Amino acid sequence: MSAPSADLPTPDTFAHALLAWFDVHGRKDLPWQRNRNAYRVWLSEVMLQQTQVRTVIPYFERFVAALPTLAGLASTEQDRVLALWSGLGYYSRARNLQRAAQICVEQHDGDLPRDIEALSALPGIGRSTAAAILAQAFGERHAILDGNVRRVLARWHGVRGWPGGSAAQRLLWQFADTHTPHERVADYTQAIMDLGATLCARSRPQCARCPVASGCVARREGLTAVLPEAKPKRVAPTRATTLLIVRDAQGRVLLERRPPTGVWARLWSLPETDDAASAARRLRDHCTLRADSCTALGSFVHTFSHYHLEITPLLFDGIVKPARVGDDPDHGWYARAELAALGLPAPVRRLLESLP
DNA sequence: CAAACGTGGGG
DNA sequence: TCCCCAAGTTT
Repeated sequence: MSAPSADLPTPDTFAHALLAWFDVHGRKDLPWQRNRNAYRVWLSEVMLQQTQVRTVIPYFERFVAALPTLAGLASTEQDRVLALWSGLGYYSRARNLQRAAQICVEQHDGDLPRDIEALSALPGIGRSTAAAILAQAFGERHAILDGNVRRVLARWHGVRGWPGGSAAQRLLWQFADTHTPHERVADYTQAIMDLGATLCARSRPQCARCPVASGCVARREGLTAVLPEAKPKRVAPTRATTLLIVRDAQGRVLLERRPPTGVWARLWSLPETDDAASAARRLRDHCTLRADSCTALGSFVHTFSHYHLEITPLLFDGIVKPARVGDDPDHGWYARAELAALGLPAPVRRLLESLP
């Protein structure tokens, strides 16, 4: 005999409708949904930060194949982690991921903490990622608020203003929590993201197929094209830089580890310079740059999210290494075949692979 | 709170 | 070609 309905918690019709839709149309066979464990869920959530599912899938598969456990991630070389992340972008995610793994080994018995506070204290795990991990891996009830959920809730509740603003954020987190059911939290969390990724897309939402269209404020008021409101735009400056391609007689290229802060931090890259003279000084233990062996390759513009970088590659060929080569861990000569194992920025990898 | 942090895809 | 921005976090 079930309890009287008056004693049951009020079912949230939003969650109920969404879960019914999820059972038919939701995504249930993504790589991190198979063999589900906290490590795989964590890795996927971090890779998916500001990155689309389609992009993440091959990186996720490669990463878990190489480093299938948290302990393995904690104990491997940072260069290996960066190499596995190479091309995915936002490389602080990779460095934070490994730091967090090491903290788990040292302070949490080798596992991710189940506590939301301890979890979100780990580097690279913020409020939403911590909630997603606990919901997906353990079925714990925590609200998430990523780009998909933000769009769905901004429309459904008719939240005006840019959803990234603090007032809208506070409201959206509150709505997100209110809708999160006490049962089937993992499925619900996946469901609302799937809705945002498919039907409630940024452009041309398919409201006719939406399971929660009847209660949607944006739908009712014709605001689906307006909400969520756009982020205030700012001008993206253009900067210029020169990258040196220094090759020895065997065609190996001199690479340099980038500084620990700034763009492409700690990745291997071509020596970057403002003027050739200072570059020659910086590299003098590894090679001698001769102006008469220099060829200017075609400049190109690499677009970052917040600025444009005009890159001018300068090719120095036939460089003979000096007899004395120090054990500089931040410089090295690499053959083409060795590039795959390096953490290289995407445009640098492209440039090196296109070299004659 | 604003800026920094990558890359690729879609309109 | 250009603009927007995607399963955000850190400083």
